[in-house]
Amino acid sequence: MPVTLKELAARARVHPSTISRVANHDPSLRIAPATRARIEALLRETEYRPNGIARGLKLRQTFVLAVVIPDVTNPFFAALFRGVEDGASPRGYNVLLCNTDGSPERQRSHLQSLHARRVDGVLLASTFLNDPTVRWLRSQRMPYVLVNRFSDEGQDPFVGSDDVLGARLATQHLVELGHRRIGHLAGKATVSTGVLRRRGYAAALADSGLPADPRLVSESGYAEEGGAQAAERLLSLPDPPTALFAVTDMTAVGAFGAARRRGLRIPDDVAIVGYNDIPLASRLVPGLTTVHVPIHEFGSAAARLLLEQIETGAQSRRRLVFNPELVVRGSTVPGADAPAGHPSIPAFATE
Amino acid sequence: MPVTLKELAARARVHPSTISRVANHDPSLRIAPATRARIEALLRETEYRPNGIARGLKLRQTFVLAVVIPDVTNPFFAALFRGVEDGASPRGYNVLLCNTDGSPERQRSHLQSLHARRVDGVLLASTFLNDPTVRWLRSQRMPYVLVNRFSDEGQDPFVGSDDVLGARLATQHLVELGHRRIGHLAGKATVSTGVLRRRGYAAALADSGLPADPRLVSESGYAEEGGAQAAERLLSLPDPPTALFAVTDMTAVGAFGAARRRGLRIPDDVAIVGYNDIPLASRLVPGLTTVHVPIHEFGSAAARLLLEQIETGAQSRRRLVFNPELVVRGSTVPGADAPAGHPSIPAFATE
DNA sequence: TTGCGCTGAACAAACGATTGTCCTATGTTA
DNA sequence: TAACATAGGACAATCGTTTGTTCAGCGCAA
Repeated sequence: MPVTLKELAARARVHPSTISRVANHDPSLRIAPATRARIEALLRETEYRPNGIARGLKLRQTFVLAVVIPDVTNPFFAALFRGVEDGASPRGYNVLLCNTDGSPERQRSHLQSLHARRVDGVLLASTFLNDPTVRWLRSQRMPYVLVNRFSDEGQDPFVGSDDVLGARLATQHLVELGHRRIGHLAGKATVSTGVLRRRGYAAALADSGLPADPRLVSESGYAEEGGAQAAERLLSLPDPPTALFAVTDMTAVGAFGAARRRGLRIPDDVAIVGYNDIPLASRLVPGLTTVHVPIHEFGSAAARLLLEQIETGAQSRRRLVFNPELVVRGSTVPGADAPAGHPSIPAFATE
Repeated sequence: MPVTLKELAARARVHPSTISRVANHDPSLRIAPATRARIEALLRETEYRPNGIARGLKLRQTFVLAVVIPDVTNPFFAALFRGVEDGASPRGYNVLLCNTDGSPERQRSHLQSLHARRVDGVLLASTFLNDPTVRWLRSQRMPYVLVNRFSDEGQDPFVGSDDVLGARLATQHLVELGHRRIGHLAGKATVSTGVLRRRGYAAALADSGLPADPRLVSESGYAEEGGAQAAERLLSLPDPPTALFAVTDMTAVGAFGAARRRGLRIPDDVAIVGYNDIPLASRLVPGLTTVHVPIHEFGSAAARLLLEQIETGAQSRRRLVFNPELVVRGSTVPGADAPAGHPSIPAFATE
């Protein structure tokens, strides 16, 4: 058992509160130099660290944050988590990680558990539109920040990118390359990124006077498997698209596989654009043209926003929206991949 | 502020302890049915959840575990974490994630912080040989399990694979394919996996009567970048190896890049074998021949071992060593990737 | 009527730290 | 010499639960 204040007090023949004050460098403490020295020696000798639980109970602060995401094996969320930890760790916070696998029930039960644990705040990157869990979070007055996806327009502190703009850039790029039939592997209608990126896609088509053919939009979800299936549907159309804009890079990866299985060459037979610019994107062959967003910075900025709320005690509605940028690679423009110097790895096989 | 026992007690006109006993279904509680009903209704109405901090202080248990790894953006560790969470979450535990980036100092400071927080146990996958931090952990009598790497032979509870055997399988495979000059991208001499996999590599060579040429071994560390550099060194030798055994898949990925930059074909000019079988391995082109280990199960088994210690209160030295299995893919055997019925995709068709 | 055994709770002491207040010797000043 | 500071700590309440013990009242048997 680690040493407690009471034990130290007995050994130093002073009151526990005196030890506490010395350990915490309480400026209001008046103490004889000799006594202080004796106590400090004892603290060093025993490597005393206050019991975080007891401290948390008294101070009503645990110095623990939580990150709630769909799945950390998705590189996007792994990078996001690193951003959070890198932002929070230097300030003395530890971070709990909770995976929901996209299930609202698991999200809800995680959040309730976190609340009972009295974590100081939550970063939520697995939210849905009109998410009742987010409303619950608001009502509990527990500090939180939504990341990447939001729930109700403008109602919550948020860090993410301008999804409409990003999707627009991606689609415009394909239009400018001469594509006339551009498919969209769409996210879910229940998720902000799904809706907004689809909106950006549609807007870009409209801007260019291209028809909005609903058959060219297929819901893929956000994982590789769904991307492969959605791409398969579009590519097997009688009049298939010559280009695909995928709602995320992982979805695009699924599309890569589907295209290859059909014997289609990328980008010659079908061009593909993703979203997020995860590390994998630049290492596919051909490289994946995608919309770059600062994933790591999403995390660290969200942590800052959260800590700000925690430390001021004020609920916030601040939104931090980063401008996405198009990164052109070989999946849309032949030869666009930087040749040497960049350790790219060969592409994805079927399956 | 969430509701407390005392507040509920005032509302129900009973003593707080009575509420607590009803909430916890204390079997030794004798109570009038009417009173019980009144309290239960109140509990439901207010959605009372005991304050986890206060509970932790009293029960001396936090229901929090911690996972300490080098970097969660490495797919191996992300999968490992999922295993842990999937093992611990159903039993009511939450999991803290700490990244060390391979720094012993960060590892140390994380563990001290976790100790002060009184987490119930720690899973450590970033340890070194003769790691002082592990000795400290032992001395603190804090439950822990080492994963993937160990510190002192047989001294700690451990979950991992038989590294010598795995490396042997990999190297034997290359020998059987006819390779005579087999290089090794070695891990660090300060890490158990580095030492053991190198030992397995050397043993396989000796078994086959092949000379052990020290120039064919180059330290790569465990990341892609180091793998690329080490491969570069070996491949630029006057008499370069025709095959490489890399200490991890990420290292092998670096080797892929290096080979590709030199215009070498895989596996014709250089065959490559990795270790771990991360999801990425099967999706490279050509697929990466590698030593499969059950990563997710490492995590869930380690969580079980840890929970066992926590719940019995006994320190353990149980070791769970999985048998690794060789998975042959296209990076050593041409055509090994070809799915039945589908045309195989040329390795470096692009450009 | 006394005593006993229940029932149905209340009481109180932890768990370990933090922090506002109070107390007791010394000196200092008038 | 009496009043008063001041230094140097001690005291005690508090955070919200848990849990061993105690206790008042009531019914019932002797």
